[in-house]
Amino acid sequence: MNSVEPNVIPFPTIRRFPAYLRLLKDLAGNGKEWISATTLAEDLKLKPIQVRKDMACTGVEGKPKVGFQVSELILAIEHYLGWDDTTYAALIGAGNLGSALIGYKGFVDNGLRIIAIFDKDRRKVGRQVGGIVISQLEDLAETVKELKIHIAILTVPAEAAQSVAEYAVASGIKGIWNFAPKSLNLPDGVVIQKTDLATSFAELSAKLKASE
Amino acid sequence: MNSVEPNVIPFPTIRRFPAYLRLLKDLAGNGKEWISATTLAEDLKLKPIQVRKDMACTGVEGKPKVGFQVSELILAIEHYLGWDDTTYAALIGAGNLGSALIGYKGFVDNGLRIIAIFDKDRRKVGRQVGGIVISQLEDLAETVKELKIHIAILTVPAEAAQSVAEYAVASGIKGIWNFAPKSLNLPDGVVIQKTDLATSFAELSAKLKASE
DNA sequence: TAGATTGTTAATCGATTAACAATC
DNA sequence: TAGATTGTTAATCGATTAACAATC
Repeated sequence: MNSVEPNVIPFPTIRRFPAYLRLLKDLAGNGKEWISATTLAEDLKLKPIQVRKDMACTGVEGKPKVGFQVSELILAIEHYLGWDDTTYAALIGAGNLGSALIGYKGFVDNGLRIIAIFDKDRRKVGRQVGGIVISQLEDLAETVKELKIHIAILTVPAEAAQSVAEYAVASGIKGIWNFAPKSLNLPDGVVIQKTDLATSFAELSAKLKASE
Repeated sequence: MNSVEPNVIPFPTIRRFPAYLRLLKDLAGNGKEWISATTLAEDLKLKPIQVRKDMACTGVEGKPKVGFQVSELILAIEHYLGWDDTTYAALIGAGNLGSALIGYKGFVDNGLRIIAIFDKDRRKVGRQVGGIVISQLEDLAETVKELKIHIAILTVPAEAAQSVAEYAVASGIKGIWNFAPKSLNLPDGVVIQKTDLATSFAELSAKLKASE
């Protein structure tokens, strides 16, 4: 790469990165050192040309007839996503979904560590979930500063989402992963990522309809 | 619409439908009868022109200067997604995430009802989650037929996902909502929808990186 | 009527896909 | 060498956005 460009990677490619990463780690675990775009494509049900384009975004160069070095790809993708560093997160909303996320083992692969839990409900404060004591929301700002927390994972009811998000931003949170089914309006510069079950189910519904 | 076309709606539009639907239901709850694309756009942080294009897909016609009838839009979107009918689902994998989904209240708005739970782990069989008794996986085919179950919600570990999915298909399942971090290879005609935490977090990671 | 808003047609943008030369 | 696979350049496709006439 000779260009001075900051190397912007298209979002569709970024969304495919985790699937590549998992497959590559599997391959590495099985002692495989090289992999071709053709094979990756087959396993992930993508077209080889698309995989080659995606791999080009990682900056890793392949060898004709051989493919790409597995370890090199893993490092490049992990580094691009920042998953080789730990991101500390606070979870807000210790309900069903929140507890499930606390218990989710997969986040270690993403360098994501939930190290604090908050809830508005005073009756929950003091209880533990997954070995972490639930704190009162009022302590958020202090904890964010103290533990160098960058992101908040929002698993509160829809009605509370906007106000809690504003409170989180005021407490120093830079990024919000919003699981509440509510679109958030926050100042520019705050990063928002929504994960919405209904959106995903809508896709499934449309596909089912189309397949009939 | 004079066309004979089956009216294919773009996926990006379908993914926006749930957010429209929620907002429209809020509006209806507040007694609002008409809404303009301009206002919808503002609330959802979209461009008015995009909202008008999306609304055109619903088949609902607006009135210049007035907007769209809220109730008409709600019915059209719900009907398109099939959310005005109940879809019966089986959940496979009664772990943390599975239990959270069982407890999730929002699915009623999507016409989704989880009416059976299965797990491979014999020790879990017989226990209850959210008032539903966990059955052994071997009973899946029978239950699918008996309760007219259309989709399976897969919340099993990655290693088990492919084999369990194959088993579900053999048991008569037509659509799979896959929460396991594993790409599934299934026969054509089976509808697959994945919801992957890592994919969503990768987006967040990239946005955070870009915002620095 | 004047003006806000819709709906349509065309332009733009970005991602996917195709074609093919380069290479080990 | 022959052939599989990469990487680049161009073509295609689909969604977003712009421009503007139609309308209540």
